[in-house]
Amino acid sequence: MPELPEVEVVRAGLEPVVTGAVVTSVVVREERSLRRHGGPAEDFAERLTGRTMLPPLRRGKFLWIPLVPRGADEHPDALLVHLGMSGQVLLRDRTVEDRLTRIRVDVDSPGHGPLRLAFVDQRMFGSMALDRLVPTGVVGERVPAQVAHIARDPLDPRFSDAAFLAALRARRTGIKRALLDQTLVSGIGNIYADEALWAARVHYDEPAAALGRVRAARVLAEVRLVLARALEEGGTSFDAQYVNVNGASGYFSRSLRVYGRQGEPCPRCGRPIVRERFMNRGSHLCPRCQRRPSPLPPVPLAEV
DNA sequence: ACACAAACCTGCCGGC
DNA sequence: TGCCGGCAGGTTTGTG
Repeated sequence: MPELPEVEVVRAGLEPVVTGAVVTSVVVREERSLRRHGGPAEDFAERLTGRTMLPPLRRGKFLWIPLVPRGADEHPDALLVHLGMSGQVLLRDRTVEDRLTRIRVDVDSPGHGPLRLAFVDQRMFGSMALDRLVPTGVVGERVPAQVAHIARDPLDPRFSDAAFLAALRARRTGIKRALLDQTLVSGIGNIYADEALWAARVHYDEPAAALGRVRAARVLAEVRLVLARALEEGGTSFDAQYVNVNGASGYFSRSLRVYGRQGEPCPRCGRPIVRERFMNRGSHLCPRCQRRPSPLPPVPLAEV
């Protein structure tokens, strides 16, 4: 369940259950699901067993559970999770078993007793890892080392609109590329990029720097709006692949305006939505509301 | 800086 | 029925 709202649904679902929970046993059934872990499965299991979990945190599509350090001088670390395209974190009774469970982390939860945190991942693009926490520059704030290069997301209170808009103006690339660049702004994936651009009436290939302040701000506002609305609806689920920690689907697919709706009328003007190939994936847009930008004029020779 | 392709994977769907 | 190409919400890495 990949984009920000879906990952946040998982984080929020884990919080009341795993906070204060103690890891009693770890079973790695698929070593490839530890791609992000810097070491063998035995290392992962040994270092995680016996640890106590702190409230889960998230940045963009990365989720992590900080762990209480074993000793005062030990480097703080966290159980890092990225869901990739098809990953799930499910809270289950320990008796439940299925073949797509790649990693099992059994915990004793202070409020919920013995439980299993199951990392389920059909395609194995996601992974877990133990990662050390590094300072961000904000006093008292740390993130996993693998998250250090990821920008804050638009729902982060410390996200700077002004800095993001300035960075957009400096970008010599199209707006959708910029929105999907997790080092510029995180949490946005293919669905919500298409939805926000439709809402802002901006074509995906419009040069980011040429948007102008008003339209750029509009894009950011629509991004924030669609992420927040999707979160309220429990995220976007097209099938049983994208679910919360209890295995339940979100309802935002009903609210999608363009994603996956090629051929259907634009909710605003009635023209059929089209799907185009862009960045090796589908881009959905209304060809009337989102006009393709005219090519940039050639740079005069005198300026070269 | 930026664009692009490939790599990492499984499963489903439509067409033949 | 079976096979095959195309499709899927992500990130990283290497090349140009």
